[in-house]
Amino acid sequence: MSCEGETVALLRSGGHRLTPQRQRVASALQHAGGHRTVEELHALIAHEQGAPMPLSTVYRALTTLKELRAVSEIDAGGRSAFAWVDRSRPHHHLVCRGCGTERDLDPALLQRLGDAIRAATGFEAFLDHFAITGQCESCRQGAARA
Amino acid sequence: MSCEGETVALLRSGGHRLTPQRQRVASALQHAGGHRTVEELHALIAHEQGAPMPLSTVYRALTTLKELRAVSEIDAGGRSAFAWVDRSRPHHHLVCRGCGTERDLDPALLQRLGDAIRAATGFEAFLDHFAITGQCESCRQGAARA
DNA sequence: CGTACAATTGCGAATATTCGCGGAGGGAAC
DNA sequence: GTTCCCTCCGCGAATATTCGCAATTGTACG
Ligand SMILES: [Mn+2]
Ligand SMILES: [Mn+2]
Ligand SMILES: [Zn+2]
Ligand SMILES: [Zn+2]
Repeated sequence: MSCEGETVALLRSGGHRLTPQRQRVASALQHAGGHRTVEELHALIAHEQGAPMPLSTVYRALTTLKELRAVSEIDAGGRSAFAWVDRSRPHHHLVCRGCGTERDLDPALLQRLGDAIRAATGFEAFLDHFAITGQCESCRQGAARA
Repeated sequence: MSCEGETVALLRSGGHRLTPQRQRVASALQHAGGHRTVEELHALIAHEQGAPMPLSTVYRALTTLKELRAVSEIDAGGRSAFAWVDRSRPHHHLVCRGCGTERDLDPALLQRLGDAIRAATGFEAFLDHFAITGQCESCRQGAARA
């Protein structure tokens, strides 16, 4: 994956320094894909060759990358996880509180929300990657019967 | 405020036990209003007369009340806070990542999103109380100039 | 290329949150 | 009202996350 350039440009544009720690965290998350916990990223980085990195540095790198919208933090049910943000391809999750099943949500629906918010208030909502909790259809029917 | 009845009914309906700890946490949050941290609720409860309550019990009571949708957890910028949920009067926040200012969002916009999700997927999204981050109009203009 | 300075890291400690376990007590059944 | 069972609580320990500070190191400048 040729993603180093993207990370470099993002950090520079935000006025942040380009450090190997930030690059390694960004690279680990980009290459691992999906939703990753801090622990997972830390382990992935430890398995590489190179200096070990303390957990606190992973946390700090993720905080910086979140500020730049390069990374999103999501709370899908259990604990929080991080994902690399592809702004050109937003995606979102519907998580059922009853059975825990998860399905994706058409990003156009959230884009419409963002457009409505901007039209009504001038505020630009960052809707890159969301997890919306609720009740799936089958759990709802089960609850209605009871 | 006459809110004990509501809490009692909610706990009973969820098949949970009605304990004084849960009632005290619920009452503290209802009477304090707004967004409250665990620490704040713990302090409010400690200032009452009655047995002191360990912090872990406050956490557990809040977890239970969240499952029942009596309480919502929100992450408005800094750390997480809890609020009592009034399902008949949902409200949401727009938080600017640039300047930190916060304004309310017309709940009708999120209700439309919920309707669209239900129509498209059958999933009922719980959209009682959200904090959406982004960039306010003035910060956006400042960033565009730079 | 060498210097200067502020941003960032590593480390350990502080804080925040969750867990495991034995005992207490809510509530259903007589 | 009494009994019994299973959920829940109090406690302390484990885990997760943040913070303070001295040492390091990107980066702008000459
Ligand atoms: Mn995702
Ligand atoms: Mn609110
Ligand atoms: Zn379900
Ligand atoms: Zn702003």
